[in-house]
Amino acid sequence: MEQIDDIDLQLLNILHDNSKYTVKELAKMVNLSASPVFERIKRLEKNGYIKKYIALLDAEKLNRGFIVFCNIKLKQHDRNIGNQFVNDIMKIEEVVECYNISGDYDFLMKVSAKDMKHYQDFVFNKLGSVESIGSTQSTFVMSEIKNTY
Amino acid sequence: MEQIDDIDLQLLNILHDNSKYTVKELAKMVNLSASPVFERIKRLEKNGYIKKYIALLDAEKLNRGFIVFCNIKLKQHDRNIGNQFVNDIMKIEEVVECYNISGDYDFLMKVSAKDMKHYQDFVFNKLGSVESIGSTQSTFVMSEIKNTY
DNA sequence: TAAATTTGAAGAATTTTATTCTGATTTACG
DNA sequence: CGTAAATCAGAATAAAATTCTTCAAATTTA
Repeated sequence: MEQIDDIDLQLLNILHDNSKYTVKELAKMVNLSASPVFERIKRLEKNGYIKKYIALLDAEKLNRGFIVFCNIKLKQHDRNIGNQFVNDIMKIEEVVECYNISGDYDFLMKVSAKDMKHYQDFVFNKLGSVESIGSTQSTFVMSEIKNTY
Repeated sequence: MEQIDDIDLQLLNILHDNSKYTVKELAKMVNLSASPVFERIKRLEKNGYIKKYIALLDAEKLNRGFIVFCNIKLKQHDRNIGNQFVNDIMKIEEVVECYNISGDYDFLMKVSAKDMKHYQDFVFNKLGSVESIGSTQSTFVMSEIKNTY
């Protein structure tokens, strides 16, 4: 696998924070001309250092500003139950992240809702119909302190 | 505040997943010509529905594929201790997210390290020098199931 | 109901940017 | 040193973004 140098790292850090700079602007930032910067970015994309480019949306404006971390225990720990859980969770739009974790619980999900009422509805109607779930425990986010994506 | 319609929502959903489509491509997807699509996107940016555009990087390739959720209890619950904690945490690069939460702990942090050794070093040397922290509890991510950003 | 106004779209024109290409320079290495 | 492979700068080209003008539909107003 190709190795990356300091300029590549600079470009990655810049693009990670703002992917809308033009190559000319980026070139000035790293003291190069446009063509090598363009080629470096293409190489970083090709080699998988850059996975994709996305727009970050305002959760509050889209009625999704109420964040809850929801811990899940499965009913049983066999592969079928696990696969079934993953399958079901993938379809639920309120679940924005999900991790298989160590500790007392099996999964940790980040859930994004409009408000407490919406979250309650999510727990009853969406999670409530996921058969593989044994128990849940909710931790509510009071404020976001840091998020570097 | 301006209201958004169905086409705006379509554009937001598309750009949230991939911000590199050209306006011509987007126009085809939503059955409009380029100029109204261009104007809609500018309006969505101006009105804050789109906060920014970023590149998603491969954590594994950048030696940051080891994810841990770290729960924090503060020593005391006064404003000074809280502000001090927030200040310190903002400077630590391994802390990629941090939330003020309900429940037994005060904060939940998502930490990104190279491996367990790096995480151990982070806990001892970085968290270890944050005076405001009373106690911590680590939950290790075994695998990422879903992440919609 | 009819006229006036506003809104939003299409398509052409223009500007800017991305992308390719060429030649020169540097670097790695025997 | 000398050669080959990388890497760069700068010009040329292609493609995209952005602006502008015109038109049609919807909405408001009289």
